Amino acid sequence: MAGEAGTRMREAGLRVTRPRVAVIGALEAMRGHHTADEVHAHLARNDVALPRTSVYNSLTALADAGLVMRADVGRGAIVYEVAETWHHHFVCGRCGGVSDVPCLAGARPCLTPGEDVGAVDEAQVVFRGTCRRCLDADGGGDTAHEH
Amino acid sequence: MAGEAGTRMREAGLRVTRPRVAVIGALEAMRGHHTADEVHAHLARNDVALPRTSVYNSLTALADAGLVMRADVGRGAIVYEVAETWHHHFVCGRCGGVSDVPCLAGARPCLTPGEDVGAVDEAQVVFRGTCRRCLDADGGGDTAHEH
DNA sequence: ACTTATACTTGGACAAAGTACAAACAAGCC
DNA sequence: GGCTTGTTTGTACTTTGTCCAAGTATAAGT
Ligand SMILES: [Mn+2]
Ligand SMILES: [Mn+2]
Ligand SMILES: [Zn+2]
Ligand SMILES: [Zn+2]
Repeated sequence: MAGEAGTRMREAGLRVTRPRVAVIGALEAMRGHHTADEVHAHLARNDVALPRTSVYNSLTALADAGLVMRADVGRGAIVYEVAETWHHHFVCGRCGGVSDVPCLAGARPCLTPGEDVGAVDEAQVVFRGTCRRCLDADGGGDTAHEH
Repeated sequence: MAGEAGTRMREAGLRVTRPRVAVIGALEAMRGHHTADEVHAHLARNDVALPRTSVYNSLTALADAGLVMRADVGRGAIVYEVAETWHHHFVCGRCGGVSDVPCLAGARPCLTPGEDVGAVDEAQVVFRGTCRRCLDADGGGDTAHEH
């Protein structure tokens, strides 16, 4: 189980290094969407001392190789997660929560532009609005909640 | 023509202020997709001295009011443009160029998530890949071009 | 196992992008 | 004109991410 990620790295042409194994392990342990610095903090909490730069390097390499999913949801920082299936995201403008939205098609890219713009690798959809919890909170109270 | 933008601001419940008029004027003059700092630089070049903060404030207000379009294409900074019709974007991973992609539907939101996530205001699609010019350049040379 | 090429890491400095805040200002309304 | 309140403005600051050069360790070759 520990070597399973290593195998996928090697298959992707990546060297299996301590930072990369630690980073992908952290993402698996945390579940959900996390920024580079959140991953860094999680590792620090668990006594894995990695330079901030190395976390950024690892996340970039892993995302480029397709081992983790990178999503820019416009929340400021890019969020990463372990890649199971290709999907999209919904961002709540009230509380900032990010939730998954199943992809309409199964393959990537799941949409194609009408015009010819070149070669399309992927199409990421970001839905924006107010999440169910914030809508419900509006009925009762007015306070924003934490996810 | 100068007061036209002012009217739309008032209609949107915004006060018509010098920074906002200058910023929307700059976006109209520049055409295309531009970052907050690019707008700031353009104004400075045209002897309109605005604090950087004010450009950020104005762009945020104008975008929230729907007078300009805000697009996070993951290029680092958010880009703004004068809003004519709702559309999506294609980003070239080679040269960083951003081009418009006509929206599939006409209205906003143009897509709906399968699941119930709450109230969806908009759905922005970001296509990523290699633009036609970079593809063509690949055949002849190897160098990246400017847009 | 020993050697080697080079991908990767590491630390530190740096740059870009955006936010916080409080005092001064001015747009809109009477 | 005078008032109220949304905005501006200057400054400082944070957050997010990149660059670089020297050291390290992975994987391949022998
Ligand atoms: Mn996700
Ligand atoms: Mn556009
Ligand atoms: Zn919410
Ligand atoms: Zn291009």
